[in-house]
Amino acid sequence: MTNNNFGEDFYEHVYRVVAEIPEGRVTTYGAIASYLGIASGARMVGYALNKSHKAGIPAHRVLNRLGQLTGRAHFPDDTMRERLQQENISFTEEYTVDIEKHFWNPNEMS
DNA sequence: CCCGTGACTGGCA
DNA sequence: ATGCCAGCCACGG
Repeated sequence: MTNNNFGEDFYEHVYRVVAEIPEGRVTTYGAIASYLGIASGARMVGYALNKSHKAGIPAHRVLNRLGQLTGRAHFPDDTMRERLQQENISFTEEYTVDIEKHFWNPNEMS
């Protein structure tokens, strides 16, 4: 166990939120952290996703606040970029998507 | 137990 | 506008 108030539940919550991101939409580490009540826990979200490789969630839809695919190194080859392009998400740079255009806020969860 | 590391971020130079 | 820096906090060595 850890000395925080979240423990393993925190990761579960992260996975649940990520699983709700609609196709063709993206969100950020910070947005998820904020939604879970930990404004400064963006890094923890990233850490959770790193450990989520077998959770079967669309982790490729989580980017940093600038829309950069900072987690691409954790996917095989260009899997992260390829999946996003397959969802018709537009890029402004080779590894940067139009975050403004596709941003999905966790609070909009249906 | 201390220290470095990181899928981050906001603020300041 | 661009870039650097200091907080951030769980984890592993």
